[in-house]
Amino acid sequence: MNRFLSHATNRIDAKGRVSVPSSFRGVLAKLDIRELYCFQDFVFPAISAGGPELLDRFERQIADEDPFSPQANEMSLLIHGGGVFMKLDQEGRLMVTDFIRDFTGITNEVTFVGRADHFQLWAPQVFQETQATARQERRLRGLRPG
Amino acid sequence: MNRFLSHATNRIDAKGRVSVPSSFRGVLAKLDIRELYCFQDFVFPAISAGGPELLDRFERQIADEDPFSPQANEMSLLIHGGGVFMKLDQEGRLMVTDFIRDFTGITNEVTFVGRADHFQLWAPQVFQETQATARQERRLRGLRPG
DNA sequence: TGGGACCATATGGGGGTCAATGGGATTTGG
DNA sequence: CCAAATCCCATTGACCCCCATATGGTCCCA
Repeated sequence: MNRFLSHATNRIDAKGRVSVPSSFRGVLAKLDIRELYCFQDFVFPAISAGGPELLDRFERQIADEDPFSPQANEMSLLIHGGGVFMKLDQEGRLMVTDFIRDFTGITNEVTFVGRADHFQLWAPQVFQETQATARQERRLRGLRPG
Repeated sequence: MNRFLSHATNRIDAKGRVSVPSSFRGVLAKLDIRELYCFQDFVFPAISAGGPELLDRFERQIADEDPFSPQANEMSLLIHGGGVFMKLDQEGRLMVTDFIRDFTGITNEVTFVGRADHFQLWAPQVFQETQATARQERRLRGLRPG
C-alpha cells in the first residue's frame, strides 16, 4: 500500500513515546520518508504529519504572494511557527511533545488517522466525536454515497 | 535542519536572561550567524531576529525606491530606528531588554517562533491567540491547501 | 483440528548524553 | 565605584540509543 489508510489507537508509555502503526511505517518506507513534517492542522485539533514536500508545497504557496503582505506573514506563522520536523526512534516510536499535546488534548493515548498522502494524530475521543459529527452532517446534506 | 521551525517557550531567569532553543542555535551555527539583527515586526507585536543579511535585504529595498520618498523614510524609521544588534552569551542565552519587553508585552516567559529564515520572540499568550486567529481567518478564506 | 513453534508488533525500561536553568565569581562600562 | 552584563560551573530533567519482555497472530504438522 502506498497511502495512509484506516485508523488505530496506541498507548503512550511512561517516557512519553508512542508507536506509529506498522502499516503507516510501511508507507513511510515505501515513499522513502525519513523525517516527518508535522504541523498543527488548520481545521481540526489534530497534528498532521507527512513528508518534507508537504512544507515545500506550503512555501510555494507563500512565494506566490507579496512576501511582506500580512497574508504571507500569517501563513508563515502557521506553517513555520506551527510546524516542526520529527524523527521516529529505532523501534518506530514518536515522542509526544507538548507541541503535540497542547494542540490536540492528547494525554494517554493517540489515535493515528490515515489521510492518503499524510496521517494525523488525534486525541481518541475527539476523533470519535468529530468523525461522528462529520458523518451526521453528511447525512443531513443528503450527499451520502453508495 | 537549515531553517527556523516550530515554537517553544522558555523561562526568563532572575537576571533577565532566556535560553534560545537549541534547535535555533543549531541553525544559527550552520548559517554562521554570530550576531543577531533584531527588529520590531511590521505586522505583529513580536521581535524578529535573524542574521545581518536581513538588514541588508531591507536596505536594498529602500535603495530601490526614491530615497526621499515618504515610503523610504518610513521604512528606515522602522528597520533602523526599530532595530538593534544583539549577541548570545556562552550558554546561548539572550538578555531580554526593555526594547523587547515594551514592544511585545513579554514578562516572565518568551515563546520563540521559527519563521524559516529568522525567528521571533513573543509573549506566550499573545502568540497563542494570534495563531488561533490566523488559523480561523485562513479557514474563512477557504484557502486550505492539501 | 488442535497444539505448538515461529514471527511481528507493541510496550517497558536502563543508562548515557545533552539542553535548560540557577547562581556564584569576575569583568565591563558609565 | 557601583550596577549591570558576562563568564563559568553545578544541578536537574528530558530525550535517545539499545536491549528485554509482552502480546497476539499465523503457519505447519501430527
